[in-house]
Amino acid sequence: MSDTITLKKISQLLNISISTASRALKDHPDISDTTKQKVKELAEMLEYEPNPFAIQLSTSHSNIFGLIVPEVSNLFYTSFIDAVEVESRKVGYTLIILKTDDNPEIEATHIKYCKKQRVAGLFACITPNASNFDLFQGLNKSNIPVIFFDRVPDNDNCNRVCFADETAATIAAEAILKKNKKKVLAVFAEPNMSITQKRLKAFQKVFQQHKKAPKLNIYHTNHYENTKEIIKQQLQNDDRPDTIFCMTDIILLSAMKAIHELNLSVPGDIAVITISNSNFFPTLYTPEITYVETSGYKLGVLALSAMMTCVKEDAPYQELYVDSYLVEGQSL
Amino acid sequence: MSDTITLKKISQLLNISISTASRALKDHPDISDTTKQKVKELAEMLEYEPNPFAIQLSTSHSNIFGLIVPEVSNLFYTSFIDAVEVESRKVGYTLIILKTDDNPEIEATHIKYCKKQRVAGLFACITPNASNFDLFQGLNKSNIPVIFFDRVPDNDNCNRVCFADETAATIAAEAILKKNKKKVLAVFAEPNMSITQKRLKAFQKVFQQHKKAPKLNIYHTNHYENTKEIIKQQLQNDDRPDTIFCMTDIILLSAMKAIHELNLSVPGDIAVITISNSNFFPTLYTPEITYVETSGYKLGVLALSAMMTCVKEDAPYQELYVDSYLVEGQSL
DNA sequence: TTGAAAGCGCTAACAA
DNA sequence: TTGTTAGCGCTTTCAA
Repeated sequence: MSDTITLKKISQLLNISISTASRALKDHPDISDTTKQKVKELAEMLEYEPNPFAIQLSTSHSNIFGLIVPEVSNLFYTSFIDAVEVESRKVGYTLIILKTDDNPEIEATHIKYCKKQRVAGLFACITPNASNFDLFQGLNKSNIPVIFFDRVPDNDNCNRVCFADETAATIAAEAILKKNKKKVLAVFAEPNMSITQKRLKAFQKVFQQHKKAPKLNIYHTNHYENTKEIIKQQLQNDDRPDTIFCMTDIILLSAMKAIHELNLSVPGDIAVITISNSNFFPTLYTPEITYVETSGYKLGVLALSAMMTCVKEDAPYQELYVDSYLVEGQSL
Repeated sequence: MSDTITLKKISQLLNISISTASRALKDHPDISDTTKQKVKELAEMLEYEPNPFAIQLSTSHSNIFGLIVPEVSNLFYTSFIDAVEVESRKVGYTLIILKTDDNPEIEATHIKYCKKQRVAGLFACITPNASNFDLFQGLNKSNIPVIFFDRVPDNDNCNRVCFADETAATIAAEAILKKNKKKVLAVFAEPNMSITQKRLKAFQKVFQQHKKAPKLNIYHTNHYENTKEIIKQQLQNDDRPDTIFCMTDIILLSAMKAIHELNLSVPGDIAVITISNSNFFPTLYTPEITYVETSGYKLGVLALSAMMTCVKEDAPYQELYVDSYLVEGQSL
């Protein structure tokens, strides 16, 4: 392309060397002010844009972050992506987004891909049956920092940002206790995920420490349809629960569908509380659902700041938490 | 990095020249099968990964597409992104996703950024008050093809993929007519958007051409809360509609909220039909909502295929459409 | 304060 | 069938 402006062209026009031009453009102290001025002016005029590939090749340092995520059609992940994207651009990085569909094989492909692309860093939410921790660790060896978010490995030697899951579950449990309920149905996600375990444990603990705690029924679920049916069944018992706790938005959707199909009223027949990643789903219903918010956006901001410390210096492994808080609807 | 495997290293180990190694790896016909084998085996063993920056620098051809989108926390755009991402990877490209928040200034920044990054092509959904068409055209001059999607310029000299909006509205209207309804409330989005105008026109046309068409009330809306209130008011009339048509998912959500708050049953008290970008929202309710699907995913697939023809050859400007179809729930 | 030159890892025209 | 060479656009060390 004869129409691309390069350092070479600029230096020829100005009758100086390429390296001088290069230095001038980045305010190198060695260069005289007059030269700097000349170069900068011409560059401006010609709309010079440094070729990022050349920079990356010679510095062997890219300005691309990888982001591995289970899905992109999910408000939680999109708000996380949103945050990371915005914050990354602020510091001059761009994002490549890879989606796993929770398939460990696809995840493995993505990890390799990021390595191949020499990304400057990687954000990852691992698949539930993650067999790829070694691959992730391999990146660390290539000097590619990895920040795990949301679903993180159960392992100490890695960077993790997640919700204070104990807190979210604790807040929800305490909110329920305050209302003097008799029988609670608590629906959690897959039992083998660490997030589930933490939330479950914290939730149970609150109930155990309370003297007159309501009766507690716990269910685990992993499939949308299945969830609705389980809940429906529970709600049809003679001895049916008066309160339902949902660990996630998706579970909430199933629960509400079950409730509607049985024509139960909220909170009269059944009270509802959920942990949610945004106000979107809880406010979809009438009355609006009481929820503990765990914001994907905040998590994203935190993840990026963790990444930047990794990129800048040789930091020890970090474990960071985002707090959550109760938002009251009229469903409890 | 002494631990990065390069062509140079491979060739040294094998005592051949770099170019021979390079050719062997890409099955160049000039190279003997024995050499090819040797090189490939060693490359495999060493887990050689070609450096993409070097390739891009020497071929001056990147494998990155840019994607400019109003927001990422929106199921329509995410399913579009989803499709483009998956399809792109299949053909060896990656995506950089840029979000405008419908702000023309941010859009301008993004366009420049894509140019600077030398993307191989750009997908763009323009901001409503787009003043940046010239900037987009500038990319064409740099040999960067642009595919506009969803919200596209009113201009002939550009590539466009969008929905056959007339069709979607027509299908919905015809579905309503079939059911012999008496009074229809049709809720459309902002009247100044071209998509609204097209859908409205098509919708009305069907009603006008039908002899015994139901009475038709049309409303425009642009704010969530506002929408719910308008609908609620309509549904409380003595002469209340027996059918409600929603132009978008967001309108559907408001409508359903209104219906629930008034304790009306679907379709007994009020029948519901919507145009929707995915099955997500229509299936959230019981009974499931009948909808005309305009799939973001399909649009993405189409956009990528349009892009690939642009990338491969000097194609004339294309204008492509995705069809829509009726998905029957039990709400009509 | 500036320039020359080597090198990042790869491609491709040309030579052998 | 293979090797040599120049070059992509930039950074950076060393020398002037």
